[in-house]
Amino acid sequence: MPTKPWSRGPWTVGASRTTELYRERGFDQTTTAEIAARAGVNERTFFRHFPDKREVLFDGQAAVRAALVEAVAESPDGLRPFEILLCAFRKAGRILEENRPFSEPRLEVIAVTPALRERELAKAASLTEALTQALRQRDVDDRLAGLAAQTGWAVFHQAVQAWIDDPSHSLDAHLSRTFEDLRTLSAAVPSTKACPGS
Amino acid sequence: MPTKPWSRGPWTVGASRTTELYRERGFDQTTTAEIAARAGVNERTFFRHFPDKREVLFDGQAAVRAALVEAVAESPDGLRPFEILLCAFRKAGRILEENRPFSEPRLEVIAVTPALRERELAKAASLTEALTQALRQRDVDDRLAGLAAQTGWAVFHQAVQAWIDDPSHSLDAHLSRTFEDLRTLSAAVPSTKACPGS
DNA sequence: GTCTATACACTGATAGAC
DNA sequence: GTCTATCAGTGTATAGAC
Repeated sequence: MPTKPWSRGPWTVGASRTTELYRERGFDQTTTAEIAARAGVNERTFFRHFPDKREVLFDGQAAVRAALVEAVAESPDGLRPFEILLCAFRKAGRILEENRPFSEPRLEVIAVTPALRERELAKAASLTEALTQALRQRDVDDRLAGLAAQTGWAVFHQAVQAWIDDPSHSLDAHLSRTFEDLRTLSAAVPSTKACPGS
Repeated sequence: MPTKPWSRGPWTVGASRTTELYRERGFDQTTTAEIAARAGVNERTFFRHFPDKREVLFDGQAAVRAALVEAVAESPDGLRPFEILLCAFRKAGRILEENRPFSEPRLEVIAVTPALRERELAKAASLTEALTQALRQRDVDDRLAGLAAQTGWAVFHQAVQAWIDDPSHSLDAHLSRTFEDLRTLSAAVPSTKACPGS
């Protein structure tokens, strides 16, 4: 519980109050003046802590990112790329589960606001790049690292969605099943012969 | 060659002139006043045709999107998800190859401009959603459709990157190899046992 | 399609409080 | 030296009347 409302970190007073505002009036209808007013600081001060209106909601992502990269870096030797990633995703999933009460309203606002969805996608892209680098340092082949990070992230994303829709199973269970789905999909290497008009 | 400089479409005069501007001064340093001036229209007129500065560069995407969705819709019965997608990607790839001289400067600006990369990611996300729907209508299982679209898109993206870096092989060849890579990656379903600290 | 406002996100400079 | 407030400004995007 930080004393200064805008000190950085996942769940600061300022950040959660801003989330409230976005949910009340909608992101587009919320002015930076209102944000600053509700947090009790000057408008200019707001921009000293965040580069723009959107970034407030993504402050907490740093923890997830750090957990993922660290997990990859510390994974045991000899594991295959998807095995490394599964461990990392399970670790990150634990953070999500612990902070569900805070995460849910946040995800709700993002889901209905195009500008925030754009930012979320950008964060994800940056994260998969970091994962790619981390995998390379675990001696994963250069060419495979990027593909593994991107498709692995797609699996994670899909699993989280499924977990939100159906919390009766654990996130871990959803993760395992989604990886299994991917194996099924790619088991049959697509043949090019049947394409029409080629 | 449209008569009206701002009529919509992939490679209009206005759009390519705007691309020039972004490359000369950089996206952030280019004002909407300059864009309008170079195209010989009023600033207000610019915003009548495009919702914002970024959208100019993504006007041509509609063609690729349409080609992809159409290819999925018209794919022969009995194909598996990744087979359907490979055919669609090959078709879309042909558009890329044909318009390479126009596409390259465009991709260059996007690559170095965070704001434009965000928009590109948003477009991609919308496209994979469309692919998901199209796959569902080809009787692909609901759960698998989203995963196939997202991971398939990752393969496509990866293959296009490889093709830009190494044009000595065809895009089709890169596509096949990348799908093969994915099969290798997911052949070993990740086991959870070896994760440290769980 | 144009012109004239206008709201609001965001920036730079400067100076004061702790 | 670090954090903050105030002021004045730029540029994107929108709305209304023509």
